[in-house]
Amino acid sequence: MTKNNRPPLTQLVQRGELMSADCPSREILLHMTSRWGVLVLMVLAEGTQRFSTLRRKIGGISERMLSHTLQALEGDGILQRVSYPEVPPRVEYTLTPLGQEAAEKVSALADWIEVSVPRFLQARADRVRKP
Amino acid sequence: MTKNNRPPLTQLVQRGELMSADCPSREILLHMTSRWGVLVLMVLAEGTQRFSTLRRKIGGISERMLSHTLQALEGDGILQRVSYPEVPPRVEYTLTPLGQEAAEKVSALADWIEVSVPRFLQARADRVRKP
DNA sequence: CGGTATCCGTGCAGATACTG
DNA sequence: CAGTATCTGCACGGATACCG
Repeated sequence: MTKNNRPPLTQLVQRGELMSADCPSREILLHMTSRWGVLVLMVLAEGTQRFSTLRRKIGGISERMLSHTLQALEGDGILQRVSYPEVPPRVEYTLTPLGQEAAEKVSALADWIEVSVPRFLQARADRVRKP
Repeated sequence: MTKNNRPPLTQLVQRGELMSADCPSREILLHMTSRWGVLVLMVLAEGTQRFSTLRRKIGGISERMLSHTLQALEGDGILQRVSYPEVPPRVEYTLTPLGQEAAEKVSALADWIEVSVPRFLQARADRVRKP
């Protein structure tokens, strides 16, 4: 379309082989764009954080969902969990290099949506006025 | 982090006001990154398509989910539905300018994941070998 | 502090059948 | 051709309680 070089996905889309159930990319995309995954990525982009810090910065998330989200992202190699054998316990979460790239990509998408919200609302209003 | 200029979202994340339930951006992100939303965007990026064409190019999608996905994206102003009063019926779907931008952003994310799959798999393998 | 276990309600997605 | 209607299951997420 606006780009002259074909993106790899386009080829696969045309052959109906993109993002099939057997491809891990679907699962990774799911984790990265999940309700809390986006927020975890953006908060961790600020730097290493503890569990309770993450919980405080991400308003409204339960311990369960934070734990699950962190496990999913750790499983994808997006972040690293480091547990220190101390009392009281301390656990720190850090983005891997892969995770830092992931955070950039997700931020790019989320930022675009954020700044485009007025246009989305305008489009909605136009459809109401002249359907 | 790697960028020097603060993205708008970062500010909001720190104040816990990002992507709250009342913000339409969450819903738009959901539609754009949903299982079928991604594929619809990428197929429509090729140009205007009919319902049955979309169904054929996106392997495995049911009529119900294609219909629902198209309605959601139309509701966001991402695509336009044009119905021609003929027999047999003909309906065409076209990305709006907003939708074309959306498709580019989603492609950028999806392409990155796609080309990064080997690195994701490598990260997984490393954790298995040295947990 | 940093979690896990369990229960449970809601909503999304699939299958199937029918329609203008 | 281009959908809608209905049923249904099961995964996702919230609340609660408990543990190292």
